[in-house]
Order: sequence, then structure tokens, then C-alpha cells
Amino acid sequence: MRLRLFSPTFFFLSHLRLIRRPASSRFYAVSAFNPNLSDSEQQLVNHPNLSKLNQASLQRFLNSTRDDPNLALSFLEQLKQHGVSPNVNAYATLVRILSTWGLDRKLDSVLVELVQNEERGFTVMDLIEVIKEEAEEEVLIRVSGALVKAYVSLAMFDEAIDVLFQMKRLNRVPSIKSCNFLMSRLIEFGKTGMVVALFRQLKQLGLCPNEYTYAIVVKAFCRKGDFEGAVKLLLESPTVFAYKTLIDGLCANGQTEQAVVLIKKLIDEKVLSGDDLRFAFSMVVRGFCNEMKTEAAESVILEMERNGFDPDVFACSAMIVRYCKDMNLTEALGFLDLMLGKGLKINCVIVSSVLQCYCKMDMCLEAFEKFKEFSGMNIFLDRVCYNVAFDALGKLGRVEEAVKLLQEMMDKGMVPDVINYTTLIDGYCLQGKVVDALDLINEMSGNGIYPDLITYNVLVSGLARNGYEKEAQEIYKRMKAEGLKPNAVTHNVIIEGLCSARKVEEAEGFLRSLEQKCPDNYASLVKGYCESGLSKKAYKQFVRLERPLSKSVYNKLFFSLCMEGYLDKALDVLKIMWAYRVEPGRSMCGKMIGALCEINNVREAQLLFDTMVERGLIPDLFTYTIMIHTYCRLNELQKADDLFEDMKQRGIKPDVVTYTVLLNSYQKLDPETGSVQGEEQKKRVSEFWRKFTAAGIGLDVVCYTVLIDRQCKINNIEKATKLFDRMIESGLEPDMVAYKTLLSGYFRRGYIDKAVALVTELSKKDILLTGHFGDSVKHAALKLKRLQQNQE
DNA sequence: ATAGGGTTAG
Repeated sequence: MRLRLFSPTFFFLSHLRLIRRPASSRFYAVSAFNPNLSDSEQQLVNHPNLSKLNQASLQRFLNSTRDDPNLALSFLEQLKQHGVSPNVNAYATLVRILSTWGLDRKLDSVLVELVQNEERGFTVMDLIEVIKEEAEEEVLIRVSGALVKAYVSLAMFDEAIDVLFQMKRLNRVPSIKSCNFLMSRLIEFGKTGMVVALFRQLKQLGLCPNEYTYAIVVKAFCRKGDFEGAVKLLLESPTVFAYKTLIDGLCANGQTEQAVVLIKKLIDEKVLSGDDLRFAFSMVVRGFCNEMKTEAAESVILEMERNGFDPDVFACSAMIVRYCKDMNLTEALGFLDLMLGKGLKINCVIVSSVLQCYCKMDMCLEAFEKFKEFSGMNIFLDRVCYNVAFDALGKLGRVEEAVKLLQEMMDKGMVPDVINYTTLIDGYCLQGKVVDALDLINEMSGNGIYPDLITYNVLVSGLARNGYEKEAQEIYKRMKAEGLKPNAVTHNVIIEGLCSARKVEEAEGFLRSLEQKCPDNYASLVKGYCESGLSKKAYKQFVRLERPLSKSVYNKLFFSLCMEGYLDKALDVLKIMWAYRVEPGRSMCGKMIGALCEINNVREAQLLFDTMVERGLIPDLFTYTIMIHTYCRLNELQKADDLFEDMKQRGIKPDVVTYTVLLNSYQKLDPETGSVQGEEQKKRVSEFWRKFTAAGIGLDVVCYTVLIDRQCKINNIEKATKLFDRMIESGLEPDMVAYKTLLSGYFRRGYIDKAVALVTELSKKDILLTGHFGDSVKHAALKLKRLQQNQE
């Protein structure tokens, strides 16, 4: 093949080479014409058998490519493909070419490969030596820096540090940039001690740390928790940059309070202002948020505003994420509005946090609605946001829509990950559509995304819960075959799942078959027994369990026992919890008190109530009201009164129910005579009524009914009628009890025409006269007829 | 600069 030097193609190529090209990925065929080679060499290069190329020719060829780094690279590539290991000189030439062309990224990758290749037949230092002898000073510095970088990116820190010292041996000063890079990565790997040690040796190396160096080392000190060291170092070179790093370090290491003190000082000294100050404030907000000091974070926001800064995206994001984690949706949404009002950009992290908050608060429908709202707001929603939407839809039993949403997500160019698939699989399982769940497993694998431990846990749980025992076992085997190690969750979900599918024996068998059992598995069996309505059996097993136990076991067992009517055992569970210092929580005690009250065991209820108070667990409004109600029912008015005062003193505001319960018992008639009690009672009733109205609580139907009943009983039918009308005027819809109360008042006192009117009114209403309600009205109408007939 | 998603946790 002869060279046609002036052929149009060649001209074009050589012309191109005059232009400094950025590193491109374009592959250059080695067979490109090269004017610097002899014919035989050119042929050698073109010939597939590159191994015949001797080092001298190779070197000559490489030298000839100095104007075309891409050609040099692809030549090297082809050599390697043909099993030829270029020697140190070849590498030196290549590296020099790349370096002078400023192709740093390519240089980096060549060196990474070189460092990884153990068959290279020369040391990395040999390469440095050759470059030192043959290349410009600048190239040497550049290459050594790149070498440090290469080692660092492979986490070979000792080797990287060695390069630095070798440079010193060669009387060269390595670039500060590569040192900074090395130290940054050391921090990422948690090797903060090495950073500090290295920094101390920098001067020995003849290096002059720049402000980045200081910042990095300050960061290292912070990571170590050595804030004193950080401050000491910072004072050597107190730049704003370093201060910002220190503030960041303090905030990221649980020392936000200290950061605040520092910031105040820096404001006074006029070191921090403008954007730097805003940055510092945002850091502090985030710090407090991470430390779960929400109020402190709020006050920093106010402080920011006092300093003339509107809270920015970072501060707002941190607040929203915090509030979402606290499940304080109101405040989270408040900040969201604030951001929207100020035109700050809402990002997908905020969106996913808010959506997730809705889900966690059992408001999946709202979560999905919000998702759609955000979708229409020109905010980029990533797969995390989509995932929360999948989850919400799945929990709403609308997994098909979730799958459609997955398609929408993919249409937008997003690639679903294992979590997306797992969420959808869970959605299918929740609806018992295990076949679809299994299909999805295949589909994801087909897309190169493989189920992980959690995916299998979800699947195996779904299979077990839906009674597919064999299939669950099969998947269990399959995951093990795929090298995934089932964990306690895997076993627990199978045990609990099988139980809730009423396959209790299978669950017991599975537990028995496990080689490695843990106490947790037995706890799951207890929960499983509860699930299948065997709370007595659960209790028996529970007593034998090792402690401590997770709260969920107590919870489940307790509520099952309550539901199945084993109150004594439920109470035992509660007492055991206390004995093991597991906080039963307000709702649990409340439930127990409610259950005891229901069977009129107010003594035991009171004991529990007192224990709650003793343990600092203040009973809620409901519990107080239940207790008061019970005392009223049992005619222990003094006790009811005492509790009423007690709750008010604790700042728990009685509601309309509490007042009604008490009012009802205050105005009770004399149980002996069935008539109105004395003046004293009248006084007490009106006194109580005064308190009631003073509390500014709106009356409800039940309360009106109680009042109407009272008026009927004391023969004040006019007032009863007025109350009834007022109830309707105030927008309340009387229920069956209200009608019945007034009607029976009319009957008893012989107000037949009023009764007729009321029944007529009632019949005009489009209320279906069925069930209890209908019966009683029909009963009233019949009675009415009879009465009218009698009168005639 | 930064934060967020999937299995038991009722």
C-alpha cells in the first residue's frame, strides 16, 4: 500500500489534526496512514499479528502519533488486544502525549488501567523515572498527580501517598490539587487520622497548602469529632471558606448548637455576611433538623428572616423533610406553601417526603391526589416520587393503576429499579394477585433488575398470607439457591403469613424446620396465633417467650385478647409490659380501661387509670370521659365530679360528650320516687349548665336529646319542643333517638296533636322507615291511632 | 451543600 500524501482524504485528516480536539470517544483505526513509518512498519501495524512488532518499531510508531492522541490510544488498545504488553517507554510516550494535549480524563483512565495491570513488567516508579528523564517538568507534575488520582480512585491510599514521597525523592513538588483530592477521598473512607498525619507532612514535601487544603483538614478534624483541633487549624488560616467548612462540620456532627455560637461571633466580627451567612444559616437549620430539634430549627428560620434573608430552598427542604419525618403534615405543608409563595423551586425530594408523610399517616388517597397535583406542576418527579405513588396506590388496592404509572414513568425515560418493582409486587400481593406478582418477578429479571432480599421477603410474605404454602416454600428455596441469605424477617413473614391464612400447623412446621431459629421467630408465632384467632394459645406461648420482646407482640396479643374477651389475660399482658418497662402507650391503656368499664369493673379500671398517671401517662379525653361515664352509670357522682375537675386541671378540655354525660346524670330523677329531686338538685343542674355554656362548646344531637328528655320528664313540653326546633335551626339533623324522645314525651303527657304533627313531619322526610328506627315510628303511629280511637 | 422510596412495626 503506497501512501498518497496528497490524496483528498489524507489532506482532510491532517488538516483536522491541526485542530486541538477535545477527547472524543471516536475510535481511530490503527490502519490510518502514517507518513512517519516505513512501508514494512506500516504493514506491520496493519497486520493483525501485531506481536511481531518489535519494541523499537512500536516506539517509533508511538512517537509518530504525538499529533494524534486518539490514534496513540487506539494503537495501545489494539496492542493489548493482541497480547502485546507495551513497555515502560511506550507508556511514557503515551502518557506524555496525553499530558501535553491536556487530555486529563484519558490520562486518568490509562493510569488506572496501568495501576490495575499487574503483568506490566515495570513499576509505576519506573514510569515516573522515565518521564522525569525525558519529559518536561510540567508533564512530570501532571502525570504524578494523575497517578495519585488513579491510586486514590482505586482506594489504594498507601500507594498514592508513596507517589507523593517519591516525588519528594526526585526533588519535585507534587501538585497540591492531587494532595487535596487524596485527602478528600481519605475522609470519605473514614481515614481521618491519615488526613491529619498527611497534612503534618505536607510541609516536609515542600507543599504549600491552599485554602481548600485547610478546609479539607478542618473537615477531617470535625469528622473525628476533634473540634478543638479543627478550630486550632482554622486559626492558622482563617478564611471564610474554612469557617464555612467548620460550620458544616459542626452541623453534620451533632454540634449545631456550637455552630450557632460560632456564627453569632462571626457576625459580630463581620466575617460572615451575605451569601456566606445565608449558607451558614441554612447549614444550621439542616443540622437542627437532623438532630431532631425542630423548634430550634424553626427559631433559626426566624433569625434568618431577622437578618434579612428569606429562607432558601435548602432551609425549607430541611424543614419539610424534618416535619414529614415527625409526621407533622400541617407544618410541612405550611413550608411548602411558603416556598410556592416565594417562587422557590420545589424539588423531587420535597415531593417524595410529603407524599410519604401522607402515606405514613394512613392517607394514601391524599398522597396519590397530591402526586397528581405535583405532576401537573412542572416539577421533575423521579422514580422515588413515583415509588411513593405506587405504594399509595398499592395500599389503596389499586395496583393496576400503579402499573400504568410505571409505564408512564418509563415513557419519560426513567428506568425502574429494584425498589420500584418490589413496591409493585407488594401491591399485587396485598390484593392477593400472586400470579401477577410472580409475573413481575420475571419481568424485572428480564430487564436485568434482579430481586433482592426484600423483594423476596415481600413475595414470600404475600404467598404465605394468601395461603400459597408450597409456593412460598419454593420461593424460599429459590432465594437461597440464588445466594440470598434469608433473614429473620423472611422467616417471620412466612410464619405470620401462614398463620393469618389459617395454616397454623404449616407455620409451626416451618418454624420447626428452621436450622437457625431466633427468639424473634417465636414472637412471630405468637403474633400469628393472634392473627388466626387463637389468642389463648398465643398467650400460652407468650408467657414462655424470652424477653425483651418487641412492642408489636404485646400490642397484637393485647388487642386480640381484648377482642376475644379475655380481659384478665389482656390485663396481665399490660402488667407484664410495665414490669419489663415497655411503655404500653395511651391507646392501649385507654382500650383496657374502656373494656373494663364496659363490664362495669370500674375498680380495676381506676387502678389502671391511677397506674397510668403514676407512670406519667396522662389519660386522654376519651379515657377520662369513659371513666366519668362509668361512674355516672354506677351512680358514683362524686367520683365522676372529681375526675372532671382532675381532667380540667391537667389542661384536658372536656368536650360536648363529657359535659353531656355529666349533665345527664346531674338531672336524673329520683330513683326512688321517679320524680324531680329537690331544689338543691335544680341548683346543681343550672350551675352545671352555666359552666357548660361558658365553655363555648357547640351542642350536638345527643346533648339536645338529653335536654329534651329532661324537659319532657319535668312536664315542660313547650320547652322540649322549643329545644327540638332550636336543634334543627342550628343545622343539626335529629336522629331516631331524638325523635323518639320527643314523641314519647308527647304521648306520655297526652299531646296527641303535637305527636301527630311530628309523625307527619317525619313521614314527609324521605327517611326509610326500616330497622329499629322504622319499628319505633310505626309503633308510635299505632299507639297514636289507638289513642285517637279511644278519644272518639 | 442537602434531604427522599420497597418486607414485620397494627
